[in-house]
Amino acid sequence: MGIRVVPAAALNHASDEKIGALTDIVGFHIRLAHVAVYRHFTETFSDLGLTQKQVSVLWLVDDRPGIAQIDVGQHLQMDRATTMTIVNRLQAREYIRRERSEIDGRKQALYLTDDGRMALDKAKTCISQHEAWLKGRFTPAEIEKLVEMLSRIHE
Amino acid sequence: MGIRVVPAAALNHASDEKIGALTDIVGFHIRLAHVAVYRHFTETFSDLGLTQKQVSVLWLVDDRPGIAQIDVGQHLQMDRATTMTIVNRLQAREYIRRERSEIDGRKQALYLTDDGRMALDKAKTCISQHEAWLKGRFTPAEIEKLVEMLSRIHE
DNA sequence: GCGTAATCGTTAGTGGAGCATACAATCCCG
DNA sequence: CGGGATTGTATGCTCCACTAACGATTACGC
Repeated sequence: MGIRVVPAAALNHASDEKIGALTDIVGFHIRLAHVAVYRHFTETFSDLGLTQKQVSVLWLVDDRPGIAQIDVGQHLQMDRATTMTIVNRLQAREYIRRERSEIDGRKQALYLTDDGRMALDKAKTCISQHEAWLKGRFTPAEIEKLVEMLSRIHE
Repeated sequence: MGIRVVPAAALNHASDEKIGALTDIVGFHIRLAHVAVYRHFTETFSDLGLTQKQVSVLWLVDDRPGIAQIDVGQHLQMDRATTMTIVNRLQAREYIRRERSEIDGRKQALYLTDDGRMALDKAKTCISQHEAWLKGRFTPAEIEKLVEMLSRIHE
């Protein structure tokens, strides 16, 4: 995330040759794919009123009850402030409960409420539909390859 | 992925359709990859002060001078209102010029200013570095496959 | 132990982006 | 010519990401 050695190829590319079409840019396709997925997601979830991030947080807290906010952020690639706003929203809807950690007084331990668990259950069935829509484009082998390649990007 | 201390909850949502870990969700990986790319992008572009969207619009307008806003939005998967705000920002910085289309009075024809063209040139060299950072993870064949699969999602 | 550094949560502010709605101008077609 | 569709615009809302600061707590070095 900090300084990075730029391969010579990139410098050559930048100096002599013009970059071709916008569609040659890998990052461009990732963004478009994300937008398409995001759009379909919000359609599927229009009645639940939950976003990708919010569901991810619910899911994670359900998996690891008592997880601290900082760890939620780390798993979902968010900073502390962003995690705060999302947890705030979920707490306002009484899907999540905050408790001061007994082990480490700096941390908040997060737990799902019963409402939160019900919302997550509904969300998971919606996600099934959403994933089916997405996976329908690929063979199982392709899905595996895609996930593996995407993982290489986000480490 | 760690210890699961909630077999009860797990049994609950196992009832309809069994969804495993969050990391099994393809959409989840797409979002994480997008966040990682977005983050690196903004770092690379911190001094230029341009976002992905803004560069995409500049690029597109340069490729097709006189393009209408509605067509920009269509190519980049944005609605009219969103396109507006981005073009507004670029116009405020005098990177883009609006002209009423002579062919269709409803449309605005968009053109790059000289400043806009210089900014785009700078942006393209930055993108070279950014793409090198991204492509460094893959073989050429993998890149081709990745782009093809992502296109299946957003096309 | 004690003081300093690091960590975590919190608050406040900034900015980009997406969406819905409403309205005016313009075009197209019957 | 007139009604419906298209395009740009304005307004307002939500969400997400980041920064900077602060207090509380913990961890570390001596």
